[in-house]
Amino acid sequence: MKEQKYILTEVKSFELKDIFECGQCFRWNQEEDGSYTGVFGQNVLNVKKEDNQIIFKGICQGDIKETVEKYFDMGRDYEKIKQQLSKIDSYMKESIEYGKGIRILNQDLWETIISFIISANNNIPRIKGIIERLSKSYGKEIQWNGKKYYTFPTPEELKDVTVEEYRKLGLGFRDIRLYETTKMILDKKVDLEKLEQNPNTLEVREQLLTLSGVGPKVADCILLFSTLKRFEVFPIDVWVRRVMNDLYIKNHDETKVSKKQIEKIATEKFGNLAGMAQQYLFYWRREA
DNA sequence: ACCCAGGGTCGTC
DNA sequence: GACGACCCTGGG
Repeated sequence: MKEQKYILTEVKSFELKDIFECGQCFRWNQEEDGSYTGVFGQNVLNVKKEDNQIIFKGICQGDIKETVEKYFDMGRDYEKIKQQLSKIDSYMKESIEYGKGIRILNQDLWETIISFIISANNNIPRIKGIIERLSKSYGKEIQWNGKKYYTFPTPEELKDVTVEEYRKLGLGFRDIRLYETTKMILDKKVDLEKLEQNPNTLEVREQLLTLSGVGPKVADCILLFSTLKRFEVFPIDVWVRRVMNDLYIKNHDETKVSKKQIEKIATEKFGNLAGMAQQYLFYWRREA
């Protein structure tokens, strides 16, 4: 396929580091010139920011403009979201100033499910390594600029992979979870197309929770970071627990506070933007 | 060498 | 609901 190019000018709320390193995705890597290259769907894209221009180029299955607008969530007014959240308190204001360029990507539902199953009790370098090996082993090769890239494997491409093979890729105890979840999705025990159509967040969440390896935290990440795009959920992990404890609960023994209590505070304070608030707080606490 | 933590989930009590 | 176990890797 041929290389395509697309340029956006004067975009607000768009910082490469904030987008790709806020923890929502695992397949974007920084290049020596500061740009980022990543694989999503059947596309390989490089994104570079120069002055007030954002330059996208790479191999795209369809039209690059449409692909970029959709994936980078260009239809949403992040300035407005930030304005609303900033009004809540000084903590939100500060965390938003830190992560002002965050956008929530429209990532493929299946890929997001598998990626966040892998993320359980794991660290980011290892998660990225596992996903790369998984893609290299079972995905399709795409060549660009003399380099080889690999698409994330489809459910069909993982159909005959054994638990042992997963273990060899370094998945650890998540091997069975991946195996079972892939099977459930192939058998339509959980129908991803129907999930995409269902407007009822609680119903979708319940469906996701039936998948092996998907608990409350992973389910909320899938709801927030995939094309499902539910901003009202509030994924609670160790970092968010920490930051909520420090800022809003002021409890020194972080393990004692229940999830319910944190959820209650999040809903009361952030409402239907809880997911965005979570991202700013998470990123701020982890990086700063 | 040893311990601990990492974007948790699952089975058991 | 609370607890421990779980694969593996890097850092102290």
